Amino acid sequence: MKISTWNVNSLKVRLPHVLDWLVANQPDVLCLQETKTEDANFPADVLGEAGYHAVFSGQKTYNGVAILSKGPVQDVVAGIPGFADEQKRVLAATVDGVRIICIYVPNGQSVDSDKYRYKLSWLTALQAWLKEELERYPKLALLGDYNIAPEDRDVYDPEGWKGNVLVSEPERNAFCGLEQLGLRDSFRLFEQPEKSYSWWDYRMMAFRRNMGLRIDLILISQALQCTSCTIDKAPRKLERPSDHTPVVAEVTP
DNA sequence: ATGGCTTCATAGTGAAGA
Repeated sequence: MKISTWNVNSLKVRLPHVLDWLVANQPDVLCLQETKTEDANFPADVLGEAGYHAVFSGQKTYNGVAILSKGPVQDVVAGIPGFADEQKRVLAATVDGVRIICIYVPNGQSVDSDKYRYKLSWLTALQAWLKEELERYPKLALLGDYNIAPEDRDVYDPEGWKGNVLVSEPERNAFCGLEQLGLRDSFRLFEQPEKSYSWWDYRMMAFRRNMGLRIDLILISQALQCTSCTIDKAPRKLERPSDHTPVVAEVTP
């Protein structure tokens, strides 16, 4: 079972890239973040023509998550239960016996901002919910834009970024909390090229200079076997790309 | 250099992203 995640930074703008990528890669599941699309405008028809069911939880301008699946999806849940939040950042569904959870973790803006405090409380609520979710669904994959680079090797300039949002200690501790639930960063289960990243700033020719961060991740529960995880840089080279690339993992349900 | 691009909501700029 091929599962994948991609922060598309506007599904409306990136729909041609997404359709091409689905045709070329044929994932069983693709989780999307930053769709920036209200549910009424979600392009379910054209994705259906491409062979994918879609469930989605979106809003105007910001955020928005979706799960595309070749097979039927069950038990769809939007948001973190019990955590009141206007922002559409979480969508869960069961596909072929695997619990798929699509997340768009808050960016946090800067470590002294209200948005950073929101990010940390959001992560606390996520972890508490996942603990229960793992009991209900031992085979679970948590895919999305984590807005956390787990380690210094996931950062092109660790010294320059030290203490910054996306790499700060409280954020990394929150990430470790997810690992303590038994979730594993699938990318690090395998030998990988050095300086592997999933996001590059649009400015400063950051992609060409490989000034990136690895913040788009697929975490896998221990009951789920994982045989590969790769970052696909190809869509980042296209005209008008998303600033994020897809990440793909192969799991056996 | 707190910018540099890109998107969205707007109708000239501003917010937000990471």
